Amino acid sequence: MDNLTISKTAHRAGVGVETIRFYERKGLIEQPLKPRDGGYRTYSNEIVKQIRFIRHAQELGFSLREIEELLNLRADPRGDCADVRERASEKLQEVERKIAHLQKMGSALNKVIAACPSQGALDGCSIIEAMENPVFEN
Amino acid sequence: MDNLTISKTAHRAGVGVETIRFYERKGLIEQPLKPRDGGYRTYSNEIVKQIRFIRHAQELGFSLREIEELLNLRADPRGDCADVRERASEKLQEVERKIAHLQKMGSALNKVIAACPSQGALDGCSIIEAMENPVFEN
DNA sequence: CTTGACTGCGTAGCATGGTACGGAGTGTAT
DNA sequence: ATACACTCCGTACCATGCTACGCAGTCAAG
Repeated sequence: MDNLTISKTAHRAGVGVETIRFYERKGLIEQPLKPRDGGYRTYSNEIVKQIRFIRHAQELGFSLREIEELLNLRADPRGDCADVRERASEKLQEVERKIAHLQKMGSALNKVIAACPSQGALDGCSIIEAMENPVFEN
Repeated sequence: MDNLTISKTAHRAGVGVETIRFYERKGLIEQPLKPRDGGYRTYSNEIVKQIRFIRHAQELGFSLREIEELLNLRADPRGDCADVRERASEKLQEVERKIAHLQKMGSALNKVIAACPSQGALDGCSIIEAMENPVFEN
């Protein structure tokens, strides 16, 4: 269970081999040493867990750079829960800002679609017209 | 009003010079011919409008690739308004999918934040724990 | 007529998150 | 023992939207 090749590790973690190498290059996971007697590197189940951590954090909206910091916190015995919580709160705010932005886009789109005659030549197309003028009234 | 240098054009359109060159390279706007008697290219006010169109369409969520298609429709005398409307509707759906996705992330974040003791060592941190396990229950 | 600002052009770099490739070495099954 | 699969490693490439750089040519003001 603990002497995995990279492809078995990848399979267990649900990613591709190249993704693991990419995370190693990025410093998100540590590359196991090569055995001194030659041969292939062996991966532990800890690495599998760490890769899963990365993917779950991504699903929460964290970037790889941010995840690297989370991993450092996680690995730090003096790490404090409040630190992690703060990052999660900031991320939540960021997510909410993105939602608000998309909602603005959505309602602007709705508006131009509603005003569209839906057929005919373009010279009277309200959507084209709208894009010729500022989209958000300021 | 119609013999603009590239920097005046950029200023009027509210973008940088390099952005204009970038749009030219991408084929979003046509690069004016160089005068046969040498000197600088001159830009028309039409180009300024076109650049504004690009920026407004971006604000509606369209990518440059999609904007290129919109510009082609707009320039096509046989272009039909219904085409444009369809693209806007698709974009609206895409925006809505993104919102839904972000909302999922937001509520997952909310959940882990709420469960967090907010202080103390990490070994009991519910946020870290959450990321060690699948984020969205399937 | 010189100085300084701007243009033109090709090319390279940034951030993000991977994916792909080529060639040499290694491991394993038959 | 030989074929085939896999590893290792560096490097290059994908999309997206710009931004920057260097060097030569050009233009306008003083």
